[in-house]
Amino acid sequence: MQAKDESPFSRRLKEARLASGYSQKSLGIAAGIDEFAASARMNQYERGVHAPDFLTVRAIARVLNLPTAFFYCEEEELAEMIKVWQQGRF
Amino acid sequence: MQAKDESPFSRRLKEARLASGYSQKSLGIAAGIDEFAASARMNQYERGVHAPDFLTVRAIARVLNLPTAFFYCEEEELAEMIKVWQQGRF
DNA sequence: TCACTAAGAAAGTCTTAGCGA
DNA sequence: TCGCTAAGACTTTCTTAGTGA
Repeated sequence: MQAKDESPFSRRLKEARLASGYSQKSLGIAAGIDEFAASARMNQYERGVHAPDFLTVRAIARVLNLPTAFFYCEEEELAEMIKVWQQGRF
Repeated sequence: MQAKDESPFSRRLKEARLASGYSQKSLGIAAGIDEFAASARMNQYERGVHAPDFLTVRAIARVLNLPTAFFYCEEEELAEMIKVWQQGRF
């Protein structure tokens, strides 16, 4: 199956993962995905081959300390604003 | 099938739809869904029975003049900020 | 170890055809 | 017309088992 990439999710995931230093597999495991499936699933997400359900997005978002909304943000300016908003919380 | 409602999507959709004055069916049609399927699908989305793919979310978001990120926002404060940000655009 | 992929198994959504208010 | 639903058809994701760098 080839990438559809209709959504900002894959691009936002890659951006946030690279900033965090996680590998695809280790991020998946940290988000609670089975260790034998983590590499394939995270790669499929990051390449836009498949889209995860919301519970998975939430788990990834929590590991990366970002709001779930960030991953569905089409506008760069808004994405930046969401990141800044998150950094001002605790 | 019963509601899972793991995501903020259904709640955000209902909030935005009611504010707009659309019925479930008419919003679906305005977003490009087939007229015979629009009522069932929009109701399933709004009740959290099923989750739409991103292209459908984007189409709904455009009809309601909201960023796609709004529909995946868990935090009330951030949701409000996103609405305000959208209103300040054109 | 890393990113990545094919393909069958599994789980999801969509359409149709209705319901009662 | 409105919100809503069951269930089979259909389409998607997930798991497994690998590849090459």
